[in-house]
Amino acid sequence: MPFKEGCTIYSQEKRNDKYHRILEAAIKVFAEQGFYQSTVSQIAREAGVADGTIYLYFKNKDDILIQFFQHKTKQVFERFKEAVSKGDSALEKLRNLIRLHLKAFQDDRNMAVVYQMETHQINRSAEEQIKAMSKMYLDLLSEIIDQGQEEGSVRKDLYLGLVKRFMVGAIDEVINTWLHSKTGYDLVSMADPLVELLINGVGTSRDKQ
Amino acid sequence: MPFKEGCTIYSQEKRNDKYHRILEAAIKVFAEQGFYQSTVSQIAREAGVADGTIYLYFKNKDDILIQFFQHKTKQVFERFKEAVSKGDSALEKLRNLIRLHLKAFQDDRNMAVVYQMETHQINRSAEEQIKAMSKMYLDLLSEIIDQGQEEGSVRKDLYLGLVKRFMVGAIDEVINTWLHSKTGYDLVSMADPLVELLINGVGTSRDKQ
Amino acid sequence: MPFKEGCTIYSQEKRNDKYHRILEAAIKVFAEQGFYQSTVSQIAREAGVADGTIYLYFKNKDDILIQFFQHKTKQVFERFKEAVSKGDSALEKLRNLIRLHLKAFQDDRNMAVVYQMETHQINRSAEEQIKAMSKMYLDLLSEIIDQGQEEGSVRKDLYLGLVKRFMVGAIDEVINTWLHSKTGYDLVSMADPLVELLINGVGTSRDKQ
Amino acid sequence: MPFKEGCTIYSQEKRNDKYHRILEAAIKVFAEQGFYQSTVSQIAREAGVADGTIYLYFKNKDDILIQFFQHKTKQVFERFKEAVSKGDSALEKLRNLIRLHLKAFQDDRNMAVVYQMETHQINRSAEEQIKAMSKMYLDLLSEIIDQGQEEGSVRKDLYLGLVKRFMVGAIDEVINTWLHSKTGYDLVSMADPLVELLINGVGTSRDKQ
DNA sequence: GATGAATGAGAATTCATTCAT
DNA sequence: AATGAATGAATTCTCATTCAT
Repeated sequence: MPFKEGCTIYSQEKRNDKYHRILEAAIKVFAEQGFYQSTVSQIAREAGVADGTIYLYFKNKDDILIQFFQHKTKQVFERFKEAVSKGDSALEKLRNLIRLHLKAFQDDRNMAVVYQMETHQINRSAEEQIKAMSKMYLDLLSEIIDQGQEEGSVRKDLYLGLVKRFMVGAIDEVINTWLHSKTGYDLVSMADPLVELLINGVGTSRDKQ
Repeated sequence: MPFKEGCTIYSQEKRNDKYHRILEAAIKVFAEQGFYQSTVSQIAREAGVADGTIYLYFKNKDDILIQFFQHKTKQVFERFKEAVSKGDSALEKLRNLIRLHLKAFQDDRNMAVVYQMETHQINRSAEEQIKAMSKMYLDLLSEIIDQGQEEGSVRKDLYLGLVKRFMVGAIDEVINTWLHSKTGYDLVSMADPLVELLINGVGTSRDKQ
Repeated sequence: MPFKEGCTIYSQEKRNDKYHRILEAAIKVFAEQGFYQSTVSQIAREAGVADGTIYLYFKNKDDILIQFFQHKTKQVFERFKEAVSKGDSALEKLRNLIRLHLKAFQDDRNMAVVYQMETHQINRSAEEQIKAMSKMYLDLLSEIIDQGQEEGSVRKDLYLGLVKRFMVGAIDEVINTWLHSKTGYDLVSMADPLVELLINGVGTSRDKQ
Repeated sequence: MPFKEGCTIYSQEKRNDKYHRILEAAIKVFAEQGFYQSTVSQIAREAGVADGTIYLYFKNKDDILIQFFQHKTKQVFERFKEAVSKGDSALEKLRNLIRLHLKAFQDDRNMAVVYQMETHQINRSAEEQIKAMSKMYLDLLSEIIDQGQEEGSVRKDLYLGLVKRFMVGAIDEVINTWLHSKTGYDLVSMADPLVELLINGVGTSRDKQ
């Protein structure tokens, strides 16, 4: 439609603005109550819009979750990619990844809660998007492990599928514990000790069993 | 109610029977659809009882989940305790624990699904019970790590809270991946490689960073 | 389930009862407000049941209309069939049909209204059922005309499809006018003059144009 | 508004144009989906205007239907009047009327659908307008019958109210059948046989019963 | 005049829970 | 104890209408 450019940008921005306001509100409400216990009305109230407005920006309630993974989470994961690329050694890359991961999740607790909750559901409406995110993360780990093996800093006798899960799980649980704890300790400070554990394990001897 | 030792009289047994039938049916339905998407009617149909009958054995829908953690899961975890006690060294104990954990969850997939789903929720109705289970598991790990440190097989420079999460998370994620995979590979075969990773980490050198 | 027979019959009857109560209530409400302007709540209130109860007997709002044509209307049309079979000559059959038709619709005004309204809609949810009713009626007319032609009381130079429509339309409109009139004149008294018109037309001469 | 004769100034024409575009679009959408299943947005999209624009030309959704009968249908009926006046004998007048009626409805199927649907509703928002149309049509028939009776071509022993309904109904149903048929046969070709039926009836003998 | 984003009342439908039998 | 019909609160979503731009 024949709008002046400045106008278009303006209305685009406004539109964008409301989209994000609703998305953030939804994430907050989901984080507080869980997806199924949250109502569209609560999200609308939190976002300061009418119930019907939600449906101008999202197809339905499920779609909000889908957009969360498709846009918001994706953005964060893109930053993970970047952080990894900035490391030189595999170790550095891993450390960058985990530091940023913990930092990003600490900085946006609502996102963290929703991410952790939904990725552990079955029958997920955002299945596809979650699978994509998961793959992206696992690919980052693959890259790091590969490089580590080339460098000689990572063992070659590893079952890669398992190793990646082992890492993902450890990181996830550290976040999960932080989310469920009352005391708001510093999550990021867990990054280096965690990396160290992933690299060296808990044992004293290198003898393979 | 279902664990009274002397409950051998007829009506008790029958009662017991129906209680378990409903509980198992519920777990199956929850595993297939998730807690909030499951209806009491579906559970009743699966259990072969009337809707109203459910309320003779459970206070409400939430209570079914609570009982799941309070009775069913607890039973399984008691077996974990036993398995740990049967090991001599810390390593053996850890291996026993993880082997049994993976085996128990592989043998009862529905239980596994519900357990994994619900422990990652917030606003959980079974919060208290889950916390108790979690504590029980972490205590087992504490015991193992303590012994390992005494034996000298486990490093002493560890932040215990983190180490336990690191272990729990790794185990959980291995299970989670199995649950989400289409191919029904053997979960138990992951036990030993996983233990090895937990002990030795992925790195080649023992030099602490 | 093991009920005594008397019991089953009783509960069946009660069930049946409520089904019919809701159906009649719905027809009344539809007749007063039209299908789309009627709400399920209004129907429930009229039937003296809770909103949710409707859904124990009908799949959804559309289904009420479908059942109306599938059961209620069908019953009436079966009586038409009977009335026709009781006539000897074609003329008598036609007269029986139209008399009963007008009588049945006069006796159940709500049914008449809903029938007339819905059969003239497009995109009808009860399309299939309406088609079936329509066919049943047209078949009755076919039978009558056939017999009349054999008897020699009905002209042989007729386009049957048109003739049937001509009859149906005339009958329908007589009913329609009665429905829209304020004065509650006797609809049945229109039957014989209408039959006479259908047979003889409005013209004075038999000369074909 | 759309019928001011001198409305040739630019803005008037443009206005006129948009009014008709919306009206035609609405009729199309109503014909496809029925009045209550059509949304204002659909009409706007079909007309190529914004939702809000509709309300510059019509008071509300109901008003579109009212205008349809008040303007569009009326125009067509005026042409019926004209056609009738061009006939000499009653028979010719009737034939002219029915020929044009079928032709006009065949030429504008959407109009035909909406007309047939809405005239058979109760609780019609366009009640008043439909009544006026109906009266206009019945008056035409009255005129024809009167003349026919004077000429001697129409029987004098007729209940006029009934005769008119009989005619209207027959015509309506012929149109209705055409509308619901898949095969697009020629509706106009039904005109003469229909007139013949109305005049002579289906019977072989003139003996009054 | 024209737009279309925003509104919010209102509708259909679901489902945990109760309770008369 | 067992049943399952009935309830009605609660939820999602739609859409006619308005109004600031």
